[in-house]
Amino acid sequence: MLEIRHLRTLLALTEAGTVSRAAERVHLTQSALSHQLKALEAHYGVAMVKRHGQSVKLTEPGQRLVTLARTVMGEVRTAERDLTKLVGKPAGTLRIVLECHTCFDWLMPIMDAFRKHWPEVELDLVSGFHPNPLALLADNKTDLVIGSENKPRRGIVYHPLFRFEVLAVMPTDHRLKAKRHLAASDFAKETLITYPVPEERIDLIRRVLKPAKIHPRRRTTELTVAILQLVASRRGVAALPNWGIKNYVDYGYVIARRIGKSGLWSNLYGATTGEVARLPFVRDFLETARRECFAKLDGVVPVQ
Amino acid sequence: MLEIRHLRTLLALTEAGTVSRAAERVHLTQSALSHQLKALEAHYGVAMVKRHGQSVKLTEPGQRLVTLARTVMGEVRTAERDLTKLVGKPAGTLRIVLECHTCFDWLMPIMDAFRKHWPEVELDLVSGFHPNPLALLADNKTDLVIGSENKPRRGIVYHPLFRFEVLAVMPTDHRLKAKRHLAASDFAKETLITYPVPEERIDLIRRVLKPAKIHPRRRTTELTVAILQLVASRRGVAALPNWGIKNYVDYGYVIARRIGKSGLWSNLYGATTGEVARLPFVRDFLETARRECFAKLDGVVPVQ
DNA sequence: AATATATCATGAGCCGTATTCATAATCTTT
DNA sequence: AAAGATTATGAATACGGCTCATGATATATT
Repeated sequence: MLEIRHLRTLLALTEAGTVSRAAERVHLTQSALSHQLKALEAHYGVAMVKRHGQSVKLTEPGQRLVTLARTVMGEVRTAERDLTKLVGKPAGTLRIVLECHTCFDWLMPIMDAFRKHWPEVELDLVSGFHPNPLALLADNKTDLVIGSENKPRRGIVYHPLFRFEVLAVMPTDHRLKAKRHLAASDFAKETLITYPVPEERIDLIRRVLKPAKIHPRRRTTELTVAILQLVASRRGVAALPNWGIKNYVDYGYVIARRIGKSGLWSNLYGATTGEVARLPFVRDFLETARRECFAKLDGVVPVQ
Repeated sequence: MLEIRHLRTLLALTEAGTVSRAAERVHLTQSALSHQLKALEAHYGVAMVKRHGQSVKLTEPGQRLVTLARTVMGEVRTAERDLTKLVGKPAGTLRIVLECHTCFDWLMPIMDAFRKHWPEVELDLVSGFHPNPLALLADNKTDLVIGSENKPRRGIVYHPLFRFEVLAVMPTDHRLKAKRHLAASDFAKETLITYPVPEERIDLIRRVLKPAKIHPRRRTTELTVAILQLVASRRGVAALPNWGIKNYVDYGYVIARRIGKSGLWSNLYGATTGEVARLPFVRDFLETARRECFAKLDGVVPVQ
């Protein structure tokens, strides 16, 4: 018999593209989803998915159920919102810690949208630096940590947000402009312009330069626009998310190049405790964030 | 976590008015529903029902979930209809046996409505008489039996449709017109006008007259209008459902009186095998029937 | 009032079933 | 060809929903 859990699975499946990744999203095993799908198909007597080489595509009946899932989940979400309003609970709080500095750029509009739906929830953005943000969750010092870490820890659940590429940003007339993609060595003689955060928090350094034992000079500044301005005026190069710089590139203000042959990619997760993950407004926040980011940010893909 | 089964339960609850009767509808025990409700209330932190004396009323949050349930179940129904169309199964058949003769009157419009939704389903109304209609289900001679029996039998599930009152219909100038309600003895000297069916199939005889050892003369005819015409022209009295005669009474063509102090009531059920009950179009047919009857027929109440 | 007859609530235990685990099968990539 | 990644499947496990039995409470009946 059809249950909401099946709808959730199908939704995750369209978004993730494979059963395994869909399974992560709904916090189940790949096997569980496989069984669920089989049960669904047995019940309706149709194939819901058709494996298309590596990935899985939904059949027409599957699509139909996804449509159902979307409307149903939407209805459920608003109903649950109404419920918590009816309960008149003393208005929750949602304290957010950002590990990823650029995230400010997309988070602000999300927070505005969220505030309209949940005016009674107090939003609190903690932007100071913490050596170990995930520890704050367990200590109940914060409710949600947004970052790229997803190492399993007991009591913590990760909610995949999206995946994006980090590009090297250079002035339009840079000596490396001809290269299709940059290697670690290319950064050796450059000045790297970054946010004022520790090295381990900068993907380019942690995952590319440090392994290659390359330590370029660094210069820091707070705002993304300031970084771009410094780059444009040839004070150095930077590494920024594709969606954050698209406008500047399109406008010809700077140029962007891939880092490494297959690019430097980063996954974003929202991390919460299991308890917090159950709160309707938290689920709604995460859902809103995912939806809006996929809709508004260019070059954003599902978490892999 | 909210699942469709909870929504089904809440819907049944509003319609049935008590937990026990709601339980019958969803084919579970009263205890199961009680636990479900408790789980729901624990999850959302609100009471969903408030006991109001004998019966149970839904609280505002409960109402909100019922609204959700209605839309969701509606969406699910149409999605499942679309699915079976997509599957392109060789079009099912729905063979219906009517135990209750008057049911023709409300069944026709239902069948028309149903045909529009499920043009590929072949409808077949078997109106001949069968000594034991429920046996036809097990023999796969029919798919749905509509009648007032609901004695538990293995392999057969009953789907409550509605409850109505059987009234005594008399000419406007009948000698008993002054009585508020009639007793069994009042029928002793009357001619009873009925459909041409065995005595056991006539509620008035089986449940009122036979126990009182009263055997009035009988005269039979096929059509409801013919019965009413005979009554109006003083050839006898009849016992017919309240909703079937309302227009004739309002028009002053005949008069109607209650039978016994608290009236003679009849429950209608659709009976199917468990297997058939799972077919989407069968579920849709029963759901349509219930909905339409409650909307269109006067004096119809939920099954008790 | 007292009894009978409904109803719902609740805890214990069972049973069903969804999930996981382990492994085979299949397809892609290097 | 081998490695890697993905899905399918059967068996075992574990969780949770359901039933059963019973008590509590309210409403009708005498």
